[in-house]
Amino acid sequence: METMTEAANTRRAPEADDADAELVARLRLSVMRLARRLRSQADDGVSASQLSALSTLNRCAALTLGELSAAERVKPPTMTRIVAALEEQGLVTRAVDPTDRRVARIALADEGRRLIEANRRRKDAYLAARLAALDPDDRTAIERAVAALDALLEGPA
Amino acid sequence: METMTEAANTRRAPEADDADAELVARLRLSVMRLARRLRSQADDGVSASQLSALSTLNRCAALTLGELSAAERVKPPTMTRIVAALEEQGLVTRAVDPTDRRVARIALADEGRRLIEANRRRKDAYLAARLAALDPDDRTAIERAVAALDALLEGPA
DNA sequence: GGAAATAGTTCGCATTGCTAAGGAGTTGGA
DNA sequence: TCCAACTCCTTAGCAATGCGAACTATTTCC
Repeated sequence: METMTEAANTRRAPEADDADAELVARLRLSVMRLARRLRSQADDGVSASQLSALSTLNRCAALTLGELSAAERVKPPTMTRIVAALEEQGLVTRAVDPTDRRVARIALADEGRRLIEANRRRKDAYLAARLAALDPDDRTAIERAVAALDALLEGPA
Repeated sequence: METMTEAANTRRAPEADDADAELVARLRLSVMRLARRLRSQADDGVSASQLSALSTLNRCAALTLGELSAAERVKPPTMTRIVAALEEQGLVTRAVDPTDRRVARIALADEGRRLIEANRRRKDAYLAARLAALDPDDRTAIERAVAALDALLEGPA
């Protein structure tokens, strides 16, 4: 990742800064709205945060609670609660790490894997359908943007 | 990262659905994380929702409370609270519409305009700098994606 | 053995969004 | 004219989500 940030930024023409600010404002608006919608779509008994954690576990196999909270960019107390809810529903399992009994290893339970599968057909259908309905260029842009957004968040707080 | 998903997708082959589901999952993760970060960056005394509303007012001139809540995709009670907070800080003004005294016309106050300006330099600097540091292609992708995300949310609930 | 560090947890708080119910103003028809 | 239905907004109460501070349990280091 280029760290010539300031240089590039200050060298920009004045209207480029405005464009940046404008883009940031619109990005915030869109992201916040989409996040709201995603959060409000908890139909299965799993909330958006819970589902997000499940997805991450699905991608990354077993993680410690700390790793999971880092991956989701959430503080440990928050992840503790999310995992507790998931465990209560039998969607994940917890195991004390034998080599270091402080750490909790979280893994996707079969039930959780099943729920993710089901979600791919039910809940996400709404967004997936809309995604599919988009201009292919827009869709590609979103695909790329997802990676770009991740890069955006890569750094410090 | 370049999978040939778009071709497969327009055809809606079986594995395209999986790709959609995967994209949706990653989109959700990224969006939720970014939203969290945005929300946590309330340094001025204005929260992310409040700032978002201000930005919208800045773009759209005076709006009724209902229009504003529709624009932000938020229910009226929520917008009532946001506007109340903004008004208390002197960032927006409310006026009863003379032709229909039920409606509240919300407008950006000078103070609010000033805050948005200040924000372009201070608070958004973090995101703007990161945006500027991105690969130009990624940056373009984000620009396009913002529009695409809006389209995504255009429709019904 | 005991101090310091690390991983999670518990607790209390703030924010944010919603639904349900109510108040004020407007409109359309008997 | 008058009142019932509608619209716009507000109030009140609830639930989800995230955080920091303080605590426990465990490990590490001297």
